[in-house]
Amino acid sequence: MKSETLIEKGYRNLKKAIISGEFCPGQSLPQRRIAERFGITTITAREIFRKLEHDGLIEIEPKWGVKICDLDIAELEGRYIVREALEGMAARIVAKKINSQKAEELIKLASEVDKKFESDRINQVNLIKLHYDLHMKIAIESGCRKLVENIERLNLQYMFWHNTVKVDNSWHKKNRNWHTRLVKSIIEGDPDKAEAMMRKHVRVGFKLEMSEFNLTKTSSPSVIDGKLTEESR
Amino acid sequence: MKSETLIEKGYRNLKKAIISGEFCPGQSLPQRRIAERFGITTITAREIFRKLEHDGLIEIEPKWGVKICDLDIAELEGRYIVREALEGMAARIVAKKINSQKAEELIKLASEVDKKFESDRINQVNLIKLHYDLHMKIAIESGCRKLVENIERLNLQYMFWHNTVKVDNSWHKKNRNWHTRLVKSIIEGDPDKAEAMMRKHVRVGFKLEMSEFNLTKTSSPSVIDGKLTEESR
DNA sequence: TTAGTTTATCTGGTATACCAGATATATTAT
DNA sequence: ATAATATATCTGGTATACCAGATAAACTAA
Repeated sequence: MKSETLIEKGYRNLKKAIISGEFCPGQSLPQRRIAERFGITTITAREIFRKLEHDGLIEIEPKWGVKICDLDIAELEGRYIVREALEGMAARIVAKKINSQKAEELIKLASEVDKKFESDRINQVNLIKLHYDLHMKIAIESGCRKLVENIERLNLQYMFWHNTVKVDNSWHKKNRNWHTRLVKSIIEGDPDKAEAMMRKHVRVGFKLEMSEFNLTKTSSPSVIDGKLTEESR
Repeated sequence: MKSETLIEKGYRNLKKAIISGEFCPGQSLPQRRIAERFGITTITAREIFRKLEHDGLIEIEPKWGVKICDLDIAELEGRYIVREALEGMAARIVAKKINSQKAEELIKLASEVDKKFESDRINQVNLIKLHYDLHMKIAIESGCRKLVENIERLNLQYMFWHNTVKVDNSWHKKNRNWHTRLVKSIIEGDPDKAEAMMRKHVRVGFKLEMSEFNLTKTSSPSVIDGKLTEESR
């Protein structure tokens, strides 16, 4: 049981705060302010920033500072393209090595997700977490650590984006049992089909999110340019 | 013309040193020693380490220190799987938007690579650089920044690995005009075929490297466990 | 009043110093 | 000689302090 370093602890906390949507996209994160808030010093904050940059949640510009990622359409699409490639590959690998027990676990999780999407329009947090769990379980079953790491990053970025920009997921209702169908195609054991299905899943998700995005983005801009001028708390 | 920060400069230099094979896989990089060598302080060295960790060239273990990545077969295969997925996706996108001018540039570069592989068995550095340029040009033509970033990282990791573990590329002779054929399949404009070809290119490359790896790895182990005990310079 | 200039106050970047833990070395007791 | 203990010396982690540049505020001169 080794003690956690200040960097790791602060990283956990700030990461959670960012993903949960506490900061606006584009918002500036002065190192002294962050240090003060978490009871650490600037040097510790700087190392935390480096880790969050790796996660694709903030951007560090030398001689300028740190700001929460503010994704334009092109950037967001780029991340979805990477996600499509990697999650597709994960689905392919899982399809090749699936067994009946894992298949059952996946089906169970997928049906939970689909059920939540139909019933629960209030508690978005639980739903998003469950959806994240499903995608991560598929990734993990691939057995490829690098795939898991990358896919986790991309899904956390999605959660962050979802918590800062969008709020509505009603378009899911048009795709009943979407995730169950996805998982079924994986556990059938045909790698090509599994990969194609996962790719489609990611791609269609992006397009639907986009149409949603265009609506909410214009009605309530949450972007702040330049440095923060007033207190954030 | 803005001045470069010490972190950026040191990052460039240390990155180049690592990729060029100056350090052994598994070798420890004490922050004070690195700081002394580059004429910086430990705090600057630590930030450089964070960036190199992001590049997949070193590993930072809290409370322990930094060491050059020492990839076992499973880890190496994982990176190749990611590379296969991403470069395959890049080839797909390029195939969809290729024009005659870009096609000509790609063919020219590919033929240079193939020619080098046949003729030049002395100057490996130039060859590897040219091979890197080809893969990067394909990635860049995809127009997707995230793909470019990830593919660049993976190819630099490959160069690092190549410069530290392997030395011989003679197996390329068995695949005459390999890269030219790859590029041709891309510029034909069939996305499915382009992606399949690029995937095969990466996958076969990995397997051939592996058989080579097994030979050289056993005959000359270059791994150092634990901390560095004697001077490195 | 307004334009120009100085001054105060932010920001990130970085050197110094010190702490705590781990490891190796020396020393002492048996 | 060997085992146990103490000590010196590594290591990474982190707080403090200060510098330089950029920006904003205030003041002065027209």
